[in-house]
Amino acid sequence: MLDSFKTYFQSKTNLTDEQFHSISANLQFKKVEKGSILLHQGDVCHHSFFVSKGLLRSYTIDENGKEHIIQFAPENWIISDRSSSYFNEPSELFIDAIEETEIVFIDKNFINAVAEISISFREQDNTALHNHIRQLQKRVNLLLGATAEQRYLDFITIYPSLTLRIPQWMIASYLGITPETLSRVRKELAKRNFKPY
Amino acid sequence: MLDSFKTYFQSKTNLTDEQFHSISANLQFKKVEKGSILLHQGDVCHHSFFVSKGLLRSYTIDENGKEHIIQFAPENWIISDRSSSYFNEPSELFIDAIEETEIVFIDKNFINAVAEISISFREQDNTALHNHIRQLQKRVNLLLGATAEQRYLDFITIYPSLTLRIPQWMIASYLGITPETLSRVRKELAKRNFKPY
DNA sequence: CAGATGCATTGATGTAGGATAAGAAATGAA
DNA sequence: TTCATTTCTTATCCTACATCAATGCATCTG
Repeated sequence: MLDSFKTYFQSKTNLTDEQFHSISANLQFKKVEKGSILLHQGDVCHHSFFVSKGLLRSYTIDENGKEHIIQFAPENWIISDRSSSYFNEPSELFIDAIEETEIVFIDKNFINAVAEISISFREQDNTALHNHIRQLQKRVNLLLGATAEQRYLDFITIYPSLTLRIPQWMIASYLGITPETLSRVRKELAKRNFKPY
Repeated sequence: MLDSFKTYFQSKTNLTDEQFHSISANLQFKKVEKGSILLHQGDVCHHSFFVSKGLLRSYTIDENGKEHIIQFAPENWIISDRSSSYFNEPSELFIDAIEETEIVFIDKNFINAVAEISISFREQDNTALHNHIRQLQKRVNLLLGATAEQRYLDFITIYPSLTLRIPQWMIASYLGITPETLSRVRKELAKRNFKPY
């Protein structure tokens, strides 16, 4: 469980094995079952979650009780509510497990400790923030203009592996359409003999 | 022109007047007329634009020739394509002037020089990134679920002053609806005796 | 001043996608 | 295996919003 995290992490920093081991000494791990909720809307987010195996998602629930999926996090991804943890404010988001998943809990102490000793970590973190912005901006752009079909096509080209793992109703929720509409879009694509793989 | 920038800037850093003056020595200023384009889609973004007077906007143009407005920047705002300038990639965005506006051109040399000498600047920049993410995430959420009316109401509560300055068709473009629909939404609100101010 | 030009409104009509309901298929538990 | 639950599909109807087109106003401009 720690292994994949270590690999991931060392690729982003220039820490020696010794440094890594001393810092990671009090990291927490957990295997959670499908459906477990890791962050509740309204709570302040105190951790980032590194997925070493499995699949997490973040989502909101609006006034009408509808879910809107913000992000998926499969293996080797980190998911969190950066706004909440950075500003110490209650989160808008839920984070839960779509599959049984193995998680490394990364808290601020860990982050600060690493930032302290590794310049390249700080740079990587900055890069990650910029990537996040880029990805969100692209999504805003899609939501402003694209049809259901265009959004779905975009999704399966960006996340081909996820397309098979995630239930369709969740993909629909991510795209901002109903499961029924997604089903129709897929049918239409099949009719036009579209081959995703 | 430099004054408002200096005020803005010193509020975010702890630079002395001397430091500021030496660093800002080769900053560029420009007054541009309404409609001037500061960044073209496809070009790499080399500056951030500080608005000391007037109003800028960033937007994309999709395959069908439709504009989608990403952001507005009135007085004392900075606008830019951070992704493009950070990753040195061609920008998706146009940036142009909605009104005649006075701009301070902030280039990387300036940023680097300040980051070099001011910790609080680096912190502020990091905070700005997090704010940007928060704002984008909120917008994604609105676009995923809210009706035209809800989006408009959200807009006028967040940007009451802009509501009066920006032509309605631009607000519509920001909200992802047509000008006609916005006009009907406004009519409907008026009928229900809604008072924005 | 007359005629452009740009923006907002209004009306008529079209359509993508939502709501609802029901059945089929897949998954999973006993 | 069987029964139950969840997911996916299909069909019908409906609504929010788009599209198209006409008109009304301001503001420019020669």
